[in-house]
Amino acid sequence: MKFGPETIIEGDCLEALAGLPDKSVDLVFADPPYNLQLGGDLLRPDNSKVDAVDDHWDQFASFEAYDSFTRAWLKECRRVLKDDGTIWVIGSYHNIFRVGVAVQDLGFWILNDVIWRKSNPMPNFKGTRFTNAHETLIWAAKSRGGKRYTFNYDAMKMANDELQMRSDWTLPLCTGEERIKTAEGLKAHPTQKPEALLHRVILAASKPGDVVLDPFFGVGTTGAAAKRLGRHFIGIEREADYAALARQRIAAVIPAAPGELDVMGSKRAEPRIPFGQIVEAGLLRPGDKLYCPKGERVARVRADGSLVLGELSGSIHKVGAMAQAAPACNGWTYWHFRTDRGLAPIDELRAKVRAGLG
Amino acid sequence: MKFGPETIIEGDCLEALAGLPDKSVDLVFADPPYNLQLGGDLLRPDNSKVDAVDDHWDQFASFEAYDSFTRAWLKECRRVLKDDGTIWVIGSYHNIFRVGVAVQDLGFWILNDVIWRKSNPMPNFKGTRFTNAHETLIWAAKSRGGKRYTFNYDAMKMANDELQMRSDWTLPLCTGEERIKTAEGLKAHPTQKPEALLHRVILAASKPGDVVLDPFFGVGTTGAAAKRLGRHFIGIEREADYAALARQRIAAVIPAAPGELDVMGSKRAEPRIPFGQIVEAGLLRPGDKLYCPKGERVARVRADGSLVLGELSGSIHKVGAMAQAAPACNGWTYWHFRTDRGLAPIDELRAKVRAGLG
DNA sequence: TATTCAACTGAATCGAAGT
DNA sequence: GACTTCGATTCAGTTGAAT
Repeated sequence: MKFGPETIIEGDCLEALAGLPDKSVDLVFADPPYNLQLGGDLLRPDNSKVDAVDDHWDQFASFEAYDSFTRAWLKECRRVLKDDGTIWVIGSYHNIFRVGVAVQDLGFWILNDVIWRKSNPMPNFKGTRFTNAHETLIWAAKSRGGKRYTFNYDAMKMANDELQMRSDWTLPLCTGEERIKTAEGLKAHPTQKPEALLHRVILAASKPGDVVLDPFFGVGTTGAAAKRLGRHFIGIEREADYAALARQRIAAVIPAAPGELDVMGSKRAEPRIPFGQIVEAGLLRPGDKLYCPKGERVARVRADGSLVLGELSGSIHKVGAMAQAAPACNGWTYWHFRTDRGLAPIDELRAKVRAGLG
Repeated sequence: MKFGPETIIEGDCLEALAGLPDKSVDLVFADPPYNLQLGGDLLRPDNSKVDAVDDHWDQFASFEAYDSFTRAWLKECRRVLKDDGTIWVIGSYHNIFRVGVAVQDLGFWILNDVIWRKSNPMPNFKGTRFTNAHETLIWAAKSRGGKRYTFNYDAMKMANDELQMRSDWTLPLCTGEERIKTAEGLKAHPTQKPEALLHRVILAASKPGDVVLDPFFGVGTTGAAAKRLGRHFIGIEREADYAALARQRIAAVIPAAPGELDVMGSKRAEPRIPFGQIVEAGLLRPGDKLYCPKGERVARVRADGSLVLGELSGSIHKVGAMAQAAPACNGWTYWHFRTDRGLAPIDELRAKVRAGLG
């Protein structure tokens, strides 16, 4: 079976998953039923009625029934996930603990639990609990110590004002224009997620061209965000009404131009430059002095790109490590050369070579 | 067996719990082992070593072993909890899902999951995940639809600047002076919780004089916060060193004076004032007009404290509900009387009576 | 005295490619 | 699979000394 870049499968989640080949998707995002178990009607202080999630698809006979359904779809997701793929599942305290245990028991390796802090949650009208102001996402790799998963660390850091992205994300609910409406103008889906949430998930854990699978597609937020970000997607949805609205919605999405999809790349991915190449390029000469950050240790450059410091000699990394009696050292940031404006890390010289200025 | 207001039991958690009588504690706070499953040493970018949690008490052979331990102590906690008591358990993604499922399976009814957002978490040094910047607390009642549990809603609201307290709490780690040290000046416990966290938990979910049980007492943060807030406590701790430090620490705690323990009371707990009493007190007279919030509906007061609006008559609540065609109505906030400064809710008159000004 | 800076640290499932 | 090599990677808060 072959799937195009935009695939919506209308049908039962388990049956549709069974039709997907092993190790064929890069990222799974799942927003399963929460099994809410609500009581009677809830009225606001002004007597208006809260539009509760009472849909048939959220009804389960027992915790056992919910667990067995959860394990079934998670197991299939794990099968279709590539070895370097990851899965995200969102939930609330009603179901997320059961989901988390299933994730662990099936052999996934949890990477983070991420908190979606709602900036505008519904208050607790009765004053009986804390305002339920967040939902929880579980992010997991296919297995412990498996292949390296995709995590666009630097893109996330950039998106968070140059600070590491934390495990708590503050985002508003999906409201207003973004909320998909029926022909009658009513909200089409009771639990539509904000596209900003999916944007961050997809940006963090996939690359352009990757395949994103959403087994509970609803009105297609995952598809819309994936298309916008230049990813392919497969969405599975049982309710024909939701699927139709999703198709219509996604058709209107304009994907970002390829150039706009570039994100901050990891330094690990940049081409490797041996230190010797800095000497070959004439940016440093044999005999030149290199200094540690504070300047009290001095090493000399040799023609082959090795350093000498007293009795010690070896690569910039090894000599740096030995000089500090440390187990390891990044020589590029440890060693400095003398400039007009004081000491500067030799990493600046590497940047010149990479830029073709060497 | 009789326990004083400050009890520390040195010994195995399960054995000690077995010695406590049924339905004898009002609140349980539990900070169990997290079962971290860390890998090798972790070095910071400056090559210093992270002081990891590698204590023997955090080691479990398998998820099954952890689950069985978790269910055992949770079951005992449920037995010793009063019917109107609640339990709090704190954990991270390593264990909290397993704890949550055990809580649900044992018949507890989850009220909230609360996120402790750390303002100063340890970064992710390797750039491989999101900064793990939070922990999760589960708050649960003994059973669904059981006796009304203690929740000091108004005290929480007051503590949160007149806004409902949300399910995410931003608090710093336990550091500096607060961190308990050994005689050698080292940190005594690897995972000491901030007292501010316990302060909020105890203030939210117990009353002065209540008994708070902590089955994993450690260096006694729960005891210190409980004593400060005028609650009794029972702490269970296996490690003699921790217990000794806890005793010493708690001995130095000065409890708040009884008057300082008064918190914002619930309106529900205030003495009930029948509307007729407002008329009796002369704050309104028979025949006076009452208005709905926007003023377009007018009712008249009768001598017995009933209202008349056209064909309708009855209590302030019933007439208010019928006037709006609503199932219910709080007449105290719905009906307004005319004052120099415009319309004001009749709840202001009730406040006057309560204050003895009627 | 006010301000600056270096050093230290906290429940962490913490690398990847080549030989 | 074990081992080696290269080299990438940190934020908020506190403490205490130096300026």
